Amino acid sequence: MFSKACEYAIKATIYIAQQSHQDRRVNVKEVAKAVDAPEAFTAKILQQLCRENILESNRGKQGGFIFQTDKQKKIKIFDVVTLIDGDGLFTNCGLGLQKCSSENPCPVHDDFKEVRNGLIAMVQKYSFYDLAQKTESGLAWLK
Amino acid sequence: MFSKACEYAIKATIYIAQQSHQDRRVNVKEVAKAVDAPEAFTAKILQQLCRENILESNRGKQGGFIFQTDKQKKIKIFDVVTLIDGDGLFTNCGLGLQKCSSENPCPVHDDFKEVRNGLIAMVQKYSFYDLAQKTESGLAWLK
DNA sequence: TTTAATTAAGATAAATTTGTCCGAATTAAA
DNA sequence: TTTAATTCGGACAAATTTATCTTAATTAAA
Repeated sequence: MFSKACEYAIKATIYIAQQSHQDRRVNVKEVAKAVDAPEAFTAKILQQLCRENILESNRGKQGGFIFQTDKQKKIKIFDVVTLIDGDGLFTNCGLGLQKCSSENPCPVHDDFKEVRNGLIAMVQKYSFYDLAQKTESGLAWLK
Repeated sequence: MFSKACEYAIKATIYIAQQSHQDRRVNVKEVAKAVDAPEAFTAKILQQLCRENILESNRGKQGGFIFQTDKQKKIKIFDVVTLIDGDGLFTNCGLGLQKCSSENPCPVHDDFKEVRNGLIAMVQKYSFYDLAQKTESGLAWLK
């Protein structure tokens, strides 16, 4: 469904959101451990999330990553998926037809659309603030 | 969602089902053209579908692939996806947690489960016989 | 019997995704 | 001011997926 990079991105973003609630900057090593992801690869992904202004980073001693609370409330899984994997999952034909539409539908067009709408609803349902709270309060886990 | 190989497999299988309704064996070249897939890659995929007893093949002049009608009625997209991509899409955690469950849920556990159930329902809804008929009657297209 | 058309199987290649390594830049603290 | 901890950026490497090529086996038709 999502790429590995995207899975790591979502979990890492939730973890950083959570730590930011306590004003803790966290470094790559800690994030990677917390979400059970390879460290160097995680570093690359966090870089990307910073470049796209989702997270903020600080170099040097006591540096690390933070996720501003006001941004946490606006940003959803949808945004991270789109950023890392592109929007293909939300827009492409389920069978890969180049020009699939109601005029030229693939054999599962309508049913697939329904599934996809469910998926889109899911990734737009929760903000990272919500997800971090859920995790903080022990209702969900990142590994 | 599905791998390229899986998309090609589904479309090819529908096409062959359709032609089998008229007792026509079809060769790789024709199948690949009909579903807009690379020929040699399609050949590999059809081989796999034969090995797993979904399709039947005959070598030599006038050879090609067929999909027995009684099998068409039993086999669904689900079976082809499972065969080509494995069952990860239907069973793995959406965020990649190794041991995601209601006791140790990821932050989107319940919502993801719902989406996934919709997906499973979709791939189990139609048999290849149904899909071929839909395509034959001009209600759907393979490219 | 020969030939042409076909699939089977294995090797190879290209592209993409996943993952690592290293040196440079930055920054807080000692 | 020096040092240690950190991110950044680029190059590299490994694994997987996508795709091709080549040779052998098979088979119907000429």
